[in-house]
Amino acid sequence: MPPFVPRKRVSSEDPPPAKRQARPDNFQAPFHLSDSDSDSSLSDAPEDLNKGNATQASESEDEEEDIDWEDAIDTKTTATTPTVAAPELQDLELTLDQNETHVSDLLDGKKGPSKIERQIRIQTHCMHVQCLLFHNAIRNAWSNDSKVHEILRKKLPEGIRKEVKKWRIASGLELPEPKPEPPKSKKKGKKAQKNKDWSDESERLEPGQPDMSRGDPIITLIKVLVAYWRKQFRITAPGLRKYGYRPVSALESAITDFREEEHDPERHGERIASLDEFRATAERMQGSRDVGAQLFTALVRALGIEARLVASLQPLGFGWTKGETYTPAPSKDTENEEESEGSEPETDVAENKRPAKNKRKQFDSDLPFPIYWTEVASPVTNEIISVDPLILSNPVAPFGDTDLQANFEPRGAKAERAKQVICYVVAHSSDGTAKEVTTRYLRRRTWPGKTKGFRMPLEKVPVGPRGNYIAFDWFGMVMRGYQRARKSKTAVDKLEESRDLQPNQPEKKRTTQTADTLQSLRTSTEFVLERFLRREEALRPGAEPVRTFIAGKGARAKEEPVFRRADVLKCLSAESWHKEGRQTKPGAVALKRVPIRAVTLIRKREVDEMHRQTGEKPLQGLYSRDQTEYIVPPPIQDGRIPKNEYGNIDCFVPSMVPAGAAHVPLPGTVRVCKKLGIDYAEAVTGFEFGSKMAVPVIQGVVVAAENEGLLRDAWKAEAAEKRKREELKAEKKILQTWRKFLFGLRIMERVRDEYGGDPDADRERDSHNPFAVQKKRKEEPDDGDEEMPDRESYNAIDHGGGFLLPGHEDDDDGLIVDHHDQQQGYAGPSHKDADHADHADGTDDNEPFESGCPTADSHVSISSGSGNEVDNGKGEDSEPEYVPRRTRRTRGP
DNA sequence: CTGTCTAATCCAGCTTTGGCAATC
DNA sequence: TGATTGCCTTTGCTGGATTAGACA
Repeated sequence: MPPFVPRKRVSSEDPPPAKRQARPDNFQAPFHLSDSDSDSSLSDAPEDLNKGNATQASESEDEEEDIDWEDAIDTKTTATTPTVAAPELQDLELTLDQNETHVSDLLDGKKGPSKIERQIRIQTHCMHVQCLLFHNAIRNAWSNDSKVHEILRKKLPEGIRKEVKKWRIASGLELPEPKPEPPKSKKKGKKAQKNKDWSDESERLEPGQPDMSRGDPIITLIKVLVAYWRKQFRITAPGLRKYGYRPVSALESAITDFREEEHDPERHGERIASLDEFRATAERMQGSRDVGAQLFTALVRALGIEARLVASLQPLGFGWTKGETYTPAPSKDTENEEESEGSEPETDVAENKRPAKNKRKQFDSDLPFPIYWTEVASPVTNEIISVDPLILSNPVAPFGDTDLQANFEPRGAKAERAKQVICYVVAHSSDGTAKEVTTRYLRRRTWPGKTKGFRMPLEKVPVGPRGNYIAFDWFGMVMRGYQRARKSKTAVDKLEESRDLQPNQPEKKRTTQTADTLQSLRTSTEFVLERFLRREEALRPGAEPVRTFIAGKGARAKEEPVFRRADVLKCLSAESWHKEGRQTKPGAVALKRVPIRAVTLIRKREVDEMHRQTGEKPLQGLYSRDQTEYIVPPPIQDGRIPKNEYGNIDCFVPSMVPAGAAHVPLPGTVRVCKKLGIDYAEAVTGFEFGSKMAVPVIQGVVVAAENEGLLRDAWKAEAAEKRKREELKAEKKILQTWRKFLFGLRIMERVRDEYGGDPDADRERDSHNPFAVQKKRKEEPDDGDEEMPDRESYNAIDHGGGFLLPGHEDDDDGLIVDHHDQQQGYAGPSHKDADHADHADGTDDNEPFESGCPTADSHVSISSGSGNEVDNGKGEDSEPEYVPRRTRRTRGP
């Protein structure tokens, strides 16, 4: 069962397109990043985004990504969204009242969330994720702003500038200056000096080479920058965080408060409304820890280093865990959580109004992990280095260092309390594109890891006839709007995608060696406990347990034998075997006895009666395949077909047709047999269930083999005759319709003659006369041409004389329907069963799949797909696909 | 942190031979 | 008048899979 379905899809619908990787060359990044655009304010940004989207939308076909983030902005587009328009997604009418049931109420009442509540959370989650993505894209664009860069660059003290220079030289990005500089490391200085002594040729080459003797020089620089940033940047506002779902009343008051009160960062969150304000925060070097990370990214970019703004989204979830339940943000003195709990955050605002003395760790000090950080790409190695400028004690995680990278993954009780999660980690590049980098930060890079329960899981979308699924990745689809085109992938992309972003396969636990647990045994494919056997499973007689397992502890400990899965047999009731053409061998003892499942009224009554008499639930035996054998009916004698108590013969599989008999699965054969006076029995090929009844499905008859040819010939003759009758009838009907039409026209003509009026005026009037308009429309198939068909020239059969006759399109005899996938599977004799091929050799073709149309030569072109086209086109001799008939019980003659 | 147990939901699959009225 | 056809309804229960949460 796919537990979380983001958007219901009709199963018949095509799976989401997997393409849309390649983007045209003129792809527009979601927004402008050019320096010239640096004056744009926030209000411009969405516009730019929408522009970008419009381009995308026109580029992509009508694909699912319409539900990208733009839907969150422009509701008009939703109408065109195919997924949203899926039939199952109807408007939900929600009545939310103040005393709305809250999560805790649900849990107290021991009632899980309903399907609709789940859907609401899923939709909320999806929307929130997209909003956050969009928000981050904007912040990323701001972090790319040249004025911000300038501000940050100007603030750099001399020491840092020198470090930058040192790095540039060490990375081979810049030639060392001829004279050794004092702040340079001795080594570099020496090297530079040395170079002077070298030949001209080597002098040119060597300085351009990076010096990797101490690892990537950029790491040193980053560490310096982080130290600088931690010293300089002051956290003066709360950042983003996950609060959980609030009761509607609380939500309402929070929204009202947000709208009507003067903006207070501590109550309403930090607000940076425009790029100008962002520049101001850069100038002041203060803001939330999130903005700190964004500005740090800007700083790194300002130094000419490729840097990505990474965001670990903290969206509202879709589950019902504690993590999704609203708890107010703890007050700044984190210790007093109780105090602030239940009260609105505003209560503790006043006392903390003034800037605190301890500069950092004041806001969000309960959040042990960053949600924004920076990924720096080394220009030398193309490796990505993760940098957290403010929070973590190990701020720099080099490429490939799984342990240090996993430090970014929220875990532990503190993170849980603060509702910090990892589900989607997205890195925004300076060119406006973004990519998902969650894998890098997962412990052991193993999915789903801690994302489980917080990230939309892959949705199984059925494809093909049955049992085939493809995985639909909702987030992947959302990210397609941000991703860099495949062909513009950089060396950095390629390197990380082949290494850091390659997920590890979760190692499979070998149950053979590790100690048994109830769970491991339950899921094991190798071993099984007797209590885990399914209803229709039984142990092979004489199966020996391979070991014992002790379940429970102490006094409740219980020893249970562990069996091999290989010793488990699939069992069926005698009736079920019968349906497969098998019967229990004489003397077979049921391997298992299970309660009877009665479906039909009659069986139910029987079971109830037995239950009343014995006081126990009646059981039925289940047998394994080994305990059964093919039902081999005795050969027929003297052309007489044996019949069961209902007067028909069971033909669930070909082998059930007795030797010397043949199954003719054609409709109406009963009448033909009667006419011919040959013995027959209606063939029951399966059952249909409905209205507490099992109704046999009858497909033709079983007759003696020697009568088969006779029957088929007679049937064909009869079918031809029937077809002819129908054609005549159709012709008659068509003529009648024409006649009526002609009369109508004549009447109209006469009315016009008698009551006058020129035709143009009539037409004028008609345009206001709905009846006339309607009539005109009806005439349109004839092009409104007044010319009457010639009685001789029109061909009633080919064109229906211009009229569609009732029954024309649903003519059973004419329509070829593919019934290959029908429940019964067996639609006629075949040579499938090698054991009993001799029983089936009375027929040499697969009648049910023959195509062709007895009535119409022109309008049916649907082929059965059987490939048997012997009679195709002739019409006269073809046998139609047999539509099995549900029938009532008919006592034998 | 892992495992066990319980409760709940959802879904797939098993189920095995009517009755009455209208029409031919 | 008897035979044939059409319509009714679209089961309904059970067990398995899965999830979540409490608790050890």
